[in-house]
Amino acid sequence: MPERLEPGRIHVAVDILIFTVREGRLSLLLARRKNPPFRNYWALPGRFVGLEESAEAAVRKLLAEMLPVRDVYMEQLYTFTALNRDPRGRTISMAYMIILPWQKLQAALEEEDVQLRCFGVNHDAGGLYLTAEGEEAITLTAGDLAFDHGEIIRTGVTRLQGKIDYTDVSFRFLSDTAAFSLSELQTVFEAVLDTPVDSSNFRRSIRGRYEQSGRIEQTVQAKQQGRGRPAVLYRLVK
Amino acid sequence: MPERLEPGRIHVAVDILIFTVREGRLSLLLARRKNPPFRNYWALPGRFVGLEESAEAAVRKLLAEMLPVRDVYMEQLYTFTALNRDPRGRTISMAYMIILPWQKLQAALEEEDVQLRCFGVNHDAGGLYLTAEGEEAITLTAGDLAFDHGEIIRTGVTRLQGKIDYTDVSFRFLSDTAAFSLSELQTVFEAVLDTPVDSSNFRRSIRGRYEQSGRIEQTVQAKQQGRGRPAVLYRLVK
DNA sequence: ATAAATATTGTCAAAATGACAACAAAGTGT
DNA sequence: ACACTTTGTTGTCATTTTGACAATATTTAT
Repeated sequence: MPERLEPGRIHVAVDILIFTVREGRLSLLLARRKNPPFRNYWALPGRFVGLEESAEAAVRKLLAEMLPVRDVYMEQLYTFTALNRDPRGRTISMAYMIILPWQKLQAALEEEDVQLRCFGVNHDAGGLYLTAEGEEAITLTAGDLAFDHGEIIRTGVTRLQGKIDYTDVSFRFLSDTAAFSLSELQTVFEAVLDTPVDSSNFRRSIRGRYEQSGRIEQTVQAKQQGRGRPAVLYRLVK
Repeated sequence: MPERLEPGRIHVAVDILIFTVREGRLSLLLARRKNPPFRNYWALPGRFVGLEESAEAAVRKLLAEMLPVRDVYMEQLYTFTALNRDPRGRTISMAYMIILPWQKLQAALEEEDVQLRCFGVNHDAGGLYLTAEGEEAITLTAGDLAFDHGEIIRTGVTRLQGKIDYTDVSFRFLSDTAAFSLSELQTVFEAVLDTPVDSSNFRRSIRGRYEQSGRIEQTVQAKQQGRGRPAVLYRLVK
């Protein structure tokens, strides 16, 4: 990747937000940049879009190069086109959101270099910031990240929160959609919204919305290892 | 605009959906293409993005060249990147939605060539189609429109319907946000959703959502020309 | 004056929501 | 064994929201 891009034309890139829920916290995968500009900064994984591929295909390739995963949820987030967002030259970036169960992501990460890390998304009065063990906290408004990736992440987190309770994205965080408990699903909601949820009301609303219509149903097995009472397992239909 | 674009690079364009509500029907501005490809087809107004302008700036320029309007609502819809969407070469299109009160749009159109027309958005079992007086109906799925503009329009209408009742976009259709009646606002909702709305429940919800919080308030004047009882006028605050 | 048109308010049962209490089934520790 | 903790699950109940519709108000048209 050259330090200076071909002048006189607009370059088109994709950047991806890989979301997961890890230990009850919404988290995001960042890559440490090996090359200038922003060398050694944390950044969203990205890639230029080839002449013979759609943006979705570019995202799939980028993903395939990074992690051995398949069948992932993918959604176009927003296209960022500010003039000076890339010091190398004129570049626009199409941001895509990807959701992976932590189990899958973790397994995939172990086979890789340590240039990738999963950061927890934290909320406080000042806004969002990202943390990981042994790393300094990353502010999203203060140029801690490469390019305009702080803005992209803020946009993504807001979108995710906005749509979690009227779409099916929450299920994409589950490691096994054929056997999950409502508590696990509740953990996803609590992590994404960063707020506690009343179990009773939560299961009422989920069952009303999904069980009635047959989108989820109880499985025969109901066992589970752990401390407390075993949970009834559900599966996502179709 | 050349028939063949410079090869070896991706071209970036913006296409705009100018929505309005006209005579109680959601409507959309289309332009008849003067040049190939798709010569004489109806299409969304579009423009290539210059090297020194953001996508928003390109949209504003396109709009300024077409219509003498200012201070319009603008929202990025989606970026379309399919490989063969433009026969001239590799082009991606960033679609933007724009909302204009019919009064403004109509005034602006009268000063223009007849290459621009406002089409009504109609819903039936087969999906969406567009109509205008003296024009054949335009299907959105059957290649009646240039490029992939049918798909873009479907995406836009769906998005607009999806967000009308939890955002403020409905107000953007009003010709005068300093003096409008709740009936006028209701007409906007009915047009966008293409379904009748109960007046009583409608005003209860609008007033609960906006009057309580001070976003709208009654104006002193309450007169109105017309047949029936004059409506109380509201104004959007700030 | 009457009718038609439009705007506005009121009512009321049904449904959804939020805040809790209570109960159930497992493991842990003494 | 027993009490205790942890996790899952169901129940309750007052409040709020919603949907359907009736009733009233104020204007123009005939």
